[in-house]
Amino acid sequence: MTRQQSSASHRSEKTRIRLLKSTESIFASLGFGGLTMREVAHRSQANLASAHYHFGSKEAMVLEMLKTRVQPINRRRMECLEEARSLSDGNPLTTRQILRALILPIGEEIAKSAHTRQTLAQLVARSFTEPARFIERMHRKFFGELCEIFMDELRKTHPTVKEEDLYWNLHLAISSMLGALAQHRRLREFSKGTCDEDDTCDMIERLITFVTHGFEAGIAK
Amino acid sequence: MTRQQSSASHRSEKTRIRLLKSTESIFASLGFGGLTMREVAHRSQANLASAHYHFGSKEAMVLEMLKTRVQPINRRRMECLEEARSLSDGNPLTTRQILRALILPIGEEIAKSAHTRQTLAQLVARSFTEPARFIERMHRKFFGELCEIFMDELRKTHPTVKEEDLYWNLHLAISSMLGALAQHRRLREFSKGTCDEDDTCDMIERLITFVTHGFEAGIAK
DNA sequence: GAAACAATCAAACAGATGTTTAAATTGCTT
DNA sequence: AAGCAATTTAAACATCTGTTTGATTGTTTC
Repeated sequence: MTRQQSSASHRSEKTRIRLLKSTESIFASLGFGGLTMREVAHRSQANLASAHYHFGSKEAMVLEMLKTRVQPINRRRMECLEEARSLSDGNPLTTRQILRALILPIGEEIAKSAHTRQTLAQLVARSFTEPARFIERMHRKFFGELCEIFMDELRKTHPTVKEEDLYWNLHLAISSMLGALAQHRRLREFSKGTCDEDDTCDMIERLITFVTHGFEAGIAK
Repeated sequence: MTRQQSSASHRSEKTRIRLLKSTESIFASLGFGGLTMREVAHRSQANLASAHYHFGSKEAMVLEMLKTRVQPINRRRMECLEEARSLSDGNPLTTRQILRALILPIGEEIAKSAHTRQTLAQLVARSFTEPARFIERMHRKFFGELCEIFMDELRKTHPTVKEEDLYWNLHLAISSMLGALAQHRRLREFSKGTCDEDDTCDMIERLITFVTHGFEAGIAK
C-alpha cells in the first residue's frame, strides 16, 4: 500500500514534500494529538488519501518528518565536535567547546529561514515532551549514541570528576537547552518587549554561556 | 447543569476528588489530548456523566485540577521570598536566594508523596508545553504577576545590570527549571543507572546551583 | 413520611478522526 | 498512440470522542 522508497520516482515529489512541510508546522504548534491528517492534506492542497499513500500512516508520516529534521542536526553536532578537536591538537576540549557543539547546530538551523525560525525550536522541544511512545523510541535510537560520545568528551576534559556529577550536569545542560527552545516564543511577552527573541545568534550565545557556567559550577568541589 | 460551587455539599465529595486525582495522573502522562473522559471516569470508578456533572466540561475539569496544583506552589514561592527578605534585614537578596525561592517549592511538593513524585514534575512541565490555548491563558494569569515580583527582586540585587540581560537570564533560569522537570524521568536511563532521579532533594540543589551560576555568568560584564 | 435536592447511572447523540477501497487520472516509457 | 505504473481522487467505514438526556438512587429537610 505504501509507496516503496527504493524505486526512483518517475515524477517530482512535490506532494510528498508539501505534506512533510505541513506536518512539520502543524506538529510544531499542535503536537501529535492535535495534528490531523485532514488538516495536513488541506494545507498541502493534497487529497486526504494521498497522505496515506505516501507514508502509510499518521505515525509513519510524523516519524519521517522528525527524522529528516533531526538527523542533519545530529550530524552537524558531530562535525562541530570534530572541528573543535582538530583545533586543540590533542588537548582536552573546554567545557564550553563541548556544549557549544551540542547547541550551536540547532541555532544554525533555526537561523536558516523564517520558516524554521517559527517552527524548529518548538518542533524539537515538542518532540521531547510528546507523550506518544513511538517518538520516545525514536529519541532513544537517535540520541542515545550521541549522548555517550559527548559524555566521553566531558570525561576527557574532567578526568577527576565523578561520573554521577558529569551525568547530572550534562542532563541539566540538555534539559536547559530543550526548555529554552520550548519556552522560546514566550520571551517577548515575558520581557514586555525588552528582549528580541528573533535574534537567534544572541539567544544561542546566551544559552551556551548559561549552561557552560551552570555545568562547571555543578561539577566543582 | 454544572454543580454550583458555592453551596456546601451535603455529602462527602469522594467522587469529585477521585476524578481530580485521575485527571492529574492521566494528564501528566498523556497530556490534554491523550486524556479522555472515559478513562478518567473508569480510573475513578465513576460514571462518565458524573465527570460532566461535577465540572461541566473536560476543559473545566483539567483547569480545576491545574489550579489546585499550581496555586499552592505559587503561594509557597511568595512565602520563601518573604522568609529570605526577613533574614537579610533590608539588604538585597543573593541571586541564589531569589532563584531558590522560585525552585524550592516545587521540590517540596514533589517530595511530599510517591504520587506527586511520579506525576508533579511531568504535570508542571506538560502544562507549560501543552498546545491547548486555555492552558496558556491560565499561565498568563497565574504567573505573569509572580514573574514581575521576582524581576523586581533581581533588579534590587543587580541595580547596574541592563533590563534586557535580567529578563533574558531569568527566562533561561525558568526555562531550565521547566526543562529539568520535563526531562526528569529520563535521567536514570540516560545515566545508565548512575544517577538516582528519586532523590528530589539532590535534584533541587543541583538545579539551583546550575541556574544560579548560569544566571550570574549571563549578566556579568 | 413526603417533598426537594444532590448524585449516579445507562444509553444515546453528533461530530471528528485514522484508515481503506476502488475508480479515475496523470505522466512516463515503449 | 498505447500501455503501464504511479499518483490522485471521492466516498465510505469503523471507531473514538465530548456531551446530553432522562430515569433512578440516595440524602436531607420540613
